[in-house]
Amino acid sequence: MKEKKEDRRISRTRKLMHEALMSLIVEKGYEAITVQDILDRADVGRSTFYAHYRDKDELLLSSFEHLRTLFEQQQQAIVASRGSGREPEVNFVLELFRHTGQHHKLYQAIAGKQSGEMILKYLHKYLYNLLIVPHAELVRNRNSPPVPIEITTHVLVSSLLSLMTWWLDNHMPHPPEKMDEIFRILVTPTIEAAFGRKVMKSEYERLVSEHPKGSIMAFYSHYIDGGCCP
Amino acid sequence: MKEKKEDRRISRTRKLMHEALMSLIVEKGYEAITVQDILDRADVGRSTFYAHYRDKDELLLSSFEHLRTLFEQQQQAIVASRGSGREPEVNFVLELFRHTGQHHKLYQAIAGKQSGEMILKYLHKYLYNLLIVPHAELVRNRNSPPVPIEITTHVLVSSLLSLMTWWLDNHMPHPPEKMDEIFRILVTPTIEAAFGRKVMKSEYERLVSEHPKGSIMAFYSHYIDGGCCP
DNA sequence: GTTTTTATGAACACAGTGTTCGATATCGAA
DNA sequence: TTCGATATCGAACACTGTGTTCATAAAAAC
Repeated sequence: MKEKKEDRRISRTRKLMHEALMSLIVEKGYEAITVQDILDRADVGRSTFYAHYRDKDELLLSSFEHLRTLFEQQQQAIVASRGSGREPEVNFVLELFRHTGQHHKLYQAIAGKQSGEMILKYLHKYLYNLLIVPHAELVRNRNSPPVPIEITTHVLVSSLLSLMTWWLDNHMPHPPEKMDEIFRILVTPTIEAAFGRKVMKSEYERLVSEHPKGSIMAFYSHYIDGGCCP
Repeated sequence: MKEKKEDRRISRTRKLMHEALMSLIVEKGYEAITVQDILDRADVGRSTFYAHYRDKDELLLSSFEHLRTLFEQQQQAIVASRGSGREPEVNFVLELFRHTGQHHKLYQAIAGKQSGEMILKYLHKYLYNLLIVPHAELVRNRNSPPVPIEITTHVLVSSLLSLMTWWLDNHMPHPPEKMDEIFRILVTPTIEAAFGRKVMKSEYERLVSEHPKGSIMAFYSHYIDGGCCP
């Protein structure tokens, strides 16, 4: 299970730099941070930093990757635990809000007011690729929907991220369950109108959790091509 | 009507710098631009730049202000021309898409993929303040709506901007009228669900165009306080 | 204990920022 | 046209941050 390969010094150094970056983002905002700031805060040598990351963007990105891995593992654990039973659906948005609540300091740094736009674009692309496959499924073998699914998905993801950042930037005044409910109130009628058909909650959840691998691959293809940040 | 006060040299220099900035944004993206780039492109002395603007943010902001003024004047002209008749409502979103189409090069630089996040935050705040007053009006003397109007407005503005940037970044494949229709399909059911009541299109438009002054004042108060960009 | 890997810190060239100031060119108005 | 006002110029300046190099020291792996 555990990867023993990694040198302790490497983990230690990276951990120090990540923690430094996170605390600095909360303090002064991502854009204003210099590599020098990170060096001072983490107390590591200049050359050490560049031995690990090309720039501060890459450092932040690897924090995001860590968070994404955590979330996906948690999702798979939930699916696995319920898989044998009769309720394979997972409330994706609720789980996302819960995960955000659990790691709100990290999310605040990554998706909050103080974060950079770079990482929000990645998040958008990630969620877009996660949802575009199920959405295509929803309108398969039907007349063309009132709104093209690319547009619907694009706007839907923006709404979710907008709600998420609002929640984080306003000190999370409501529990994840309430935020999930708000999202449903705002978005469910939109989905029906945009796809031109009724969509059962369970059907939607099933589609989203059925195709995670494919969507994640799609995400990675963009990620690797560097299609996200030109 | 015309302001004769301004020295020709000032207008000329500012125009040169604005054009330089716009073309550079389209070419390499806002974040990557340096003051030096602007100086070279506009063929203007270094000290001249700083005599006009504190930094490149302020230069971009003044482009945005120009665009906003144009839009508001156009809005007022439309209201005035129809004012005496029986149809005082103005389709705010449609006009916004039309204006964007007319000045798409400027909007592309300011709100497109290549622009900075700074200006998008301003745009968000501007539209938020433009809509929050009519939204408060819609739920006045009623039970508290299913979703707080702050959240609804926040998400609604994000959706509009998301749609707008999608349109610009995908080379405007549809006419403004179609984009307006798409926005209505996506957002009208959301508005009704979030406010907990039917909202007539004409009522909504009337409210938005009735309170422009107050909303703009609200916007300015934030703008002047610097509440937008810390 | 030896070998391999990693961290260090100082030095370096480089690019960009924002300011200053005297000289010059251009403007608007009389 | 002239003249006072003012905008631009350009070169110099100190400053901050970047990204690389390299010899040395420390720590891990074997």
